[in-house]
Amino acid sequence: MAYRRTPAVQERLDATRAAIVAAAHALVAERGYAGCSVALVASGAGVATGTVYRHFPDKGALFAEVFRAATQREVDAVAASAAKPGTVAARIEVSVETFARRALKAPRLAYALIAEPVDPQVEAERLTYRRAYRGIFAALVADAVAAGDLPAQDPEVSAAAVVGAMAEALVVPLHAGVASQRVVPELTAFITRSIGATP
Amino acid sequence: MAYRRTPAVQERLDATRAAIVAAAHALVAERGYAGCSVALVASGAGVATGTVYRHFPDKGALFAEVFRAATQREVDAVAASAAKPGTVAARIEVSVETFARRALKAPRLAYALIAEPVDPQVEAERLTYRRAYRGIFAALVADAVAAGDLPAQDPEVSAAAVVGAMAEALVVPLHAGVASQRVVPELTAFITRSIGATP
DNA sequence: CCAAGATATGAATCGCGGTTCACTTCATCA
DNA sequence: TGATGAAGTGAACCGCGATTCATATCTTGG
Repeated sequence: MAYRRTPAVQERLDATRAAIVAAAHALVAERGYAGCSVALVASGAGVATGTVYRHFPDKGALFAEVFRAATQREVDAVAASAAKPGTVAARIEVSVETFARRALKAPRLAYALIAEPVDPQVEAERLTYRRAYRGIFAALVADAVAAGDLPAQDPEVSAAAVVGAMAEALVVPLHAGVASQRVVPELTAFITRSIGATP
Repeated sequence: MAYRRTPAVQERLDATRAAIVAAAHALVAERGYAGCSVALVASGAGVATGTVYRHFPDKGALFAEVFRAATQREVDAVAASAAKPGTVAARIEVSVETFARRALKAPRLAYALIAEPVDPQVEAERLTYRRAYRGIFAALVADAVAAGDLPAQDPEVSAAAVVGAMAEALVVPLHAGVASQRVVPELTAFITRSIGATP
């Protein structure tokens, strides 16, 4: 036995893997999923095509990881907003604002995460992502309904509808590349009314 | 000049074209866009693969037409509901019900029209489709706001959010194949509240 | 019925990007 | 330093399904 993986090597390995993920993320954020070939990712990371396959079994697995990471960041930001103190209406409002503002700040990425056609492996990641958002809003609504602050409603359906409303209201601006901040207050008002909250 | 296209031939040509479109529609409704190859469509229509290309320049054009037709039927149904007499709240309610009920009755088709990954040419059709829905709801909201029946709001943003809410609230049931009619009243209540209508 | 031209056929082709793998380079350790 | 084996390389390969096109079949008008 004349070789064992050394900490220094492991570190380089980890760095390469991270570089690949970072390159893939940058590409998605810049030109969307459609503009991402494995060869391009590799070149962006400064490695050969084959090297990508020493770190990921296939393209889907790579992009699933990219989506997962990008998504987690978004979900965490919204969850943090939802966890702030205040009335349900205020918390919903600030959560919607967080979601919308972040999306409008990185429109190409947001479009890729929300609406761009992707392959099934990545689509599965997207469903997880939407479920996470639904979960945040469903919990908020359920608590408020239980406390009598909101009228009776199915929190799951309301939460899904909230997520859909946010996504759809932003898709056109995102796709058009128009960063119309103007939709944000309209959207928060819409959603506040939709769950029966009084601001 | 020893040949001219005769009415009988034109009729047969039209019939073949219609058979191709019908076969493509049936396939989409049965297994979604992903399960549709040109060869399969041709076989379903009882013609050879090449014949498809005598009627359509490429696959995208064929499916764009299929989407357009399927979509138009849906939009017309919703528009008819929106045009019924009654209060805005009642008309919105019946429109949402129409949309949801029809979607749940043909879930695979609805999923394909609403959310399934499709190629760009067809995606463009989908945007048109969503714009048509937005238009229906935007007109309804705009009229009601002008008449003082709804609070001030941007009809375009509200309409987009309504469409998004409908789509998202139905995607999970559609994808799961679960025809849960239960979401319909929840959804109509949500949307009624969202635009500020009092039922 | 024949010539001219349109239409139908489906096997062969083609393009594309994901994936592989024979080979090179590098790291480890006795 | 050399033997051992891991990591890296990138050109070649491959699978898949859209598209083509040489050929066969059908229609028409004379």
